[in-house]
Amino acid sequence: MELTKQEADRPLVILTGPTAVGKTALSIALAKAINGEIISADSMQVYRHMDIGSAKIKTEEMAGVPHHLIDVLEPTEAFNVVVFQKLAKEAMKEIYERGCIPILVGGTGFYIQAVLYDIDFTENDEDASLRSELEGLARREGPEILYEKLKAVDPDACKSIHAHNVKRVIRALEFYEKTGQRISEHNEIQRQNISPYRFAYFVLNDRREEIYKRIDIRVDQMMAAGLVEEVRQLKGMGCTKDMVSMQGLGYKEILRYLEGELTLEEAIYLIKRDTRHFAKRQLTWFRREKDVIWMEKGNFDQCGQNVLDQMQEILRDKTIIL
RNA sequence: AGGGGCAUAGUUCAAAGGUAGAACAGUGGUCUCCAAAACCAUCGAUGUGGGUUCGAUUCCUACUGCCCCUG
Repeated sequence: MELTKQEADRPLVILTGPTAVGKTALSIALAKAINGEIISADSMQVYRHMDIGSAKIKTEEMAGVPHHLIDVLEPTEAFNVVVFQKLAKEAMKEIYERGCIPILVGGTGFYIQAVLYDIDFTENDEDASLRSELEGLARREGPEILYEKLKAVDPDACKSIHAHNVKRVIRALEFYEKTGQRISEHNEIQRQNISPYRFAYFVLNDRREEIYKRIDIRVDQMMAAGLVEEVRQLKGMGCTKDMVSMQGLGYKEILRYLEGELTLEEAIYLIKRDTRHFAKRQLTWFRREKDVIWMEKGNFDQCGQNVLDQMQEILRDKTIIL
């Protein structure tokens, strides 16, 4: 999808950070300050009926700020970067037409990357039969066999993909099968992408210890707010563990509890643990991403400077706002 | 207070008179269509003081701490 000259260099603000760091609250203040509209970059908040476990913002908390990509899919529907990218770009188009600034808010770094650098995912397979076929093969004969296949067609890809990482080995094979091109080459080209936007990529961060504490508290709050009941209803609607939506933190564990695989106590332990792991992975991702602006929460408390003021100053410097 | 038991990594558990293993946690990383996913790597321990021994963390002993029983 080519951008016209006019579309290029449009303003884009990104606000991300590890889970439970406090993105949502800040995003509202930011949106109000700069006349922005929020696009959720979150793989779980897109789903309806998944409010508690996804820590979805409540309508009253939105305080009138328009939000996009929240509650747009049923939990039985699949969601992935490609869909996200498409929906996000549509939302951005509308926002620009209204003369507003889109603010991408959410913790899924991959999704942010897809939009920010307008990564090309063309190749468009609706058909996942090859994928499931390869999955079956890996299950029956082990992951090494796929890796050997990949070595034959795209040895460069093998250098960066570990043989045990079945998902990515399969994707590389699938890409080659469907396009005749090596994914290692395709990725190399995509990696050169320069963002078509005039952007500011804020990563809100805090002391690790502090983040972990907030995660624990938040999970306890989710339990108190009725997460078990929420998942029970989803289960009643026909949601099963193989669905993308049910792989969400809090959902997969509670589902296992409802299936009798775990005690509630074990499920809660796992949610907290997995959420910590997730926060850590998010941070790893952002560290590697270039052009990010780290906003350390602790620093602001000390010098008394407001995070929001600091962000606006940066946005002015970048002429994203006047 | 008396009797008994146990002290090994942050936690749960192994092992051994001669380089103390694992799981989980923790930490670092990979990632370009399942990404709240998948995967990789890595740090880290024998409670303290004596004794026996070529050599002890292992055997003996005192201390400290914890647990159980009796009162």
